[in-house]
Amino acid sequence: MKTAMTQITPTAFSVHTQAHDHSLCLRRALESAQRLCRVRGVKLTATRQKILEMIWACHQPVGAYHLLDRLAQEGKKAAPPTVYRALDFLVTQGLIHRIESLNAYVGCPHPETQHMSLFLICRLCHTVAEIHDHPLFQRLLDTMTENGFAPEQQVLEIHGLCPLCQTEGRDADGGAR
Amino acid sequence: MKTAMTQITPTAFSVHTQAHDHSLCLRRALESAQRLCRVRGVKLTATRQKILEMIWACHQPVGAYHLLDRLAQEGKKAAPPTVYRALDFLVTQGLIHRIESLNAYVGCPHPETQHMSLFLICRLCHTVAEIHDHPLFQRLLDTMTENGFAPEQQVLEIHGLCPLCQTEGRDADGGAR
DNA sequence: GTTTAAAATGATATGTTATAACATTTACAT
DNA sequence: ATGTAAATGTTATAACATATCATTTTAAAC
Repeated sequence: MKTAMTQITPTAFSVHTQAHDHSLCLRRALESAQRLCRVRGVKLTATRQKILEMIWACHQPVGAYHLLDRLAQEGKKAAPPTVYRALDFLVTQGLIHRIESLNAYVGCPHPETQHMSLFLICRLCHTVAEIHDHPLFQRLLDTMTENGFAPEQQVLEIHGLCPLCQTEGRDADGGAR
Repeated sequence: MKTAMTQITPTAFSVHTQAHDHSLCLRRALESAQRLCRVRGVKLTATRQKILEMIWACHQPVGAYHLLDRLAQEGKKAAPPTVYRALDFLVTQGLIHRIESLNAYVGCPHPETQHMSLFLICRLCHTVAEIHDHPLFQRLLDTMTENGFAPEQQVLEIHGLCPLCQTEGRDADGGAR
């Protein structure tokens, strides 16, 4: 059913279609983050790791002030700059992505290398899948370079209904998954 | 140089590559807007038209509070809701587009019909070109539907350097064009 | 031409997202 | 132990957006 060369990671479409062991997502993300930061000589401090964990609590994008509230609930009160600094660090290291059309952040399932991503965002359950269709991306880049534009950053975000929400006869947010 | 089936409008790549008579863009936009609103039975009121004109003053995206300031400068002081209402109207009628990654708005060069758009945004001169590569869009939609996702809204925004800014040896904003 | 209902606008307040600026603490190489 | 860079804390404010209710305008019905 899927395009031959499209690369699908366990956390891409599967988050929309299958029950999955999310504790595995979280563990993998934390281990990757720790390893990558060690290799790169940057510090995954307590605050940064805490915020990474909170973002990986689900596949829904999380806003900065939501993170602030959650920190406050746990007694770790902080000011906005604290959260934004951690978010900047995590984005810079490729550990999370910012979803521009939601002003919110999601975990990146493969932070080892920089990459172009297309995000599929469900209007109902808010789950985000990150996909990498390299031939499609190449086609996009070709279109731009053929016309003299030098791309640097891509914002590719599609809002719609995921497979599950299409069939569940819902008309409002069905909550977290 | 360009892909055979890519549709290029006078205000697409040309705003990045050629000097163009921008007063023509503005005139066309206003005439289209007036005609479309008449046909659709909606009102292009003075405020709405004024804001449409301010957005069409250039090919750079304009923020809501920038519009507010400009209104104030002309003595037409207004509160934020006034501007946001006009922007909502113009977006709904397809007369302008919102650039999600900039929280700003640009004029739509062909508001007659709804359409998917890819925006090319120059990091230096801030000029935005709107392009419509239908085969590419179809490929994108196919990828999603093949995987069970039902797209409803697309945010396709590429940041980079336009042809002119690539060759002008600049390292900061070169200003409006 | 007055009435009336809907649409548009005005006005006030507030909610939400993000950063500037400067002080303090921590990590760690020397 | 000390100097330096990185990280964090703190305060204030900038930038973007909407809820709510009052008032005015528009245009159709009578």
